[in-house]
Amino acid sequence: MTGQVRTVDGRVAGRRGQATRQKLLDCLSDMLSSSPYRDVKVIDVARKAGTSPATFYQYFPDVEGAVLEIAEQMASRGAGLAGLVEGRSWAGKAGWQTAQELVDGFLDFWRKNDAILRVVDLGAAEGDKRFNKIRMKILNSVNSSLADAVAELQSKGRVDKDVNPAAIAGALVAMLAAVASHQKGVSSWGVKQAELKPNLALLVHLGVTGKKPAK
Amino acid sequence: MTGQVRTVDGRVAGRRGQATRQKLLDCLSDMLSSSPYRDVKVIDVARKAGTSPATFYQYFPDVEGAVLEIAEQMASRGAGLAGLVEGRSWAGKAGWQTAQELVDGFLDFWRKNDAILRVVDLGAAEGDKRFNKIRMKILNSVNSSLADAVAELQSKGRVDKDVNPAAIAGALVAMLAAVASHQKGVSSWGVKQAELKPNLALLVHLGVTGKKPAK
DNA sequence: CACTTGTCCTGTCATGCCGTCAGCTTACCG
DNA sequence: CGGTAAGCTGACGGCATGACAGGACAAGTG
Repeated sequence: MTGQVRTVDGRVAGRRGQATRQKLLDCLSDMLSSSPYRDVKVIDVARKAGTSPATFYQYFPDVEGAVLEIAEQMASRGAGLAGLVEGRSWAGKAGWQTAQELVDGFLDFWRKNDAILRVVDLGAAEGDKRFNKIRMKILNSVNSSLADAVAELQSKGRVDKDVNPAAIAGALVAMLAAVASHQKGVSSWGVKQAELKPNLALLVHLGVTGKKPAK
Repeated sequence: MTGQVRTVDGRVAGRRGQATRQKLLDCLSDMLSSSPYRDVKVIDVARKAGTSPATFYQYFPDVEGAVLEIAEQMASRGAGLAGLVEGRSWAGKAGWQTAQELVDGFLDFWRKNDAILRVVDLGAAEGDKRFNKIRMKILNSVNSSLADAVAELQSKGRVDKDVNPAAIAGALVAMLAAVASHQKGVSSWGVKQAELKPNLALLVHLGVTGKKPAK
C-alpha cells in the first residue's frame, strides 16, 4: 500500500533519511502543541531537530505538507476508535455502557492528539479536501457504526422512521469531537471533567435509541 | 464602555482614521474567507485596502490583534442568539418549534460568520484566553438559556436529577457549533442540508426534555 | 491669508524567514 | 578503491515584518 518514502526531488529515502524525516515530524508535532499553528516556522522545527531548514524542504513541500503527514499517521492509529461501537449492544444496561465507553474512548483519543486534531479541524473547516478526508477517516469509523446502530433500531420500529441515521450519527460524532477539543474551555462553564462524561453519554444514548438509558 | 479608538502609538483616531481602520478590518475579513488563516499576510490586507503595511501597523499590533477586533464586533452581533431560546416553551408542539428555530438561527448565524468563527474556534482550542472569552460571549447566551430550561424541567421532576444542566447545554451548543462549521464537509457523508436540520432539532429536543418531540 | 496643530499616511530600513541550488560529505556496493 | 546515490548544508535572492521619521492634509487661529 504505502510506496517507498521519497524526497521532494525524487530520491528514495534510506534508513538515515527516514530517521531524519521522522525526527522532523516529531519536532513539528511538539511545536504544534506548544505554539499557535500560525506561528510555527520551518526554521524553528529545523533548529529543534538539530538540522537545517534546507533539510526540511528536502522531505516536505512546506509546513502544511508535513502536517498532513502527521495527521495521516494519527488517522491510522485513530481507526481503532471503530472498536468502541462496532458490534456493541444498545439495549438495556449494555447500551448505557456502550455509550459511556464510546465517550470515554473518544475523549481520551482526542486529548492525546489534540494539537494535530485542531489543525486538521481547521483545515477541514477551511474547505481543504485533504484535511477533510483525514477527518472523515477518523470520524467515519465511529460514524458509520453509529449510523448502523440507529438504522437497525429503526428497522425494528424502535426509532421513528423520519429519522436520518447518518445525520444523527454525524451530529453526535461532531458533538464529541467539539467537546473534546474544547475540554479545557468547558471547565470555565463551571462543569467539571468528571461530570461532563456521563452527560455526554446520556446524549449519545438518547440520540441513538431515542430513550433514556437503563442504569 | 468602549473607550475612544486609539492607534498603537496612542493617538486618538479621528473620522478619517476610523474609516481606514474599518476598511482594513473589512478587507481582513474578506481575506479570511478566501484563504487559509495561516496564509493571511499584512501586506495583502493592506494592498487590498489600498493602503500600505505601515498603516496597518498603526492600528493593530499584528494580524491576530485585528482578528480579535473583528471577532469582538461579531460577538456583539451574536449576542442576539439568546433570543432564540430565552422565554420559549419546551412543552408539546411549541417545544418542537423552539428546537427547530434554535437550530435554524444558529446555523444561519454560523454560515454568515464562518470565516471568523473558525479562527476564534482555533484560538480558543489553542488555549488563548482572549479568543475563549469571545467564544463564550457568543455561546453563553444560548448556553445559559438552555441550561435554565433544563434546570426548570428538572425541578418539576420531568428530567432526571443526576443530569447536569450546564453540561447538557454546553454539549448541545458545542454540537451545533461543530456541525455548523463543517456544514460543507457533512454533505460528503451523504446527508443533505435540509435533512440535517430536523435531526439536529430532534437531538436538541431530546437533550433538553429527555423526550421525543410532539410534532 | 499665513501659521499652527494634530491627524493620517507612506518611504525606507534593519531584521528575519522562505524556499532553492550547487556542492560537499557520507554510506553502500562491486 | 572508485563509482554512485543518499544525505546534508551554506549561501543567496526574495519577500514579510515591524519601527521610525517625516511629508501630506484638514481644521482651527490670529
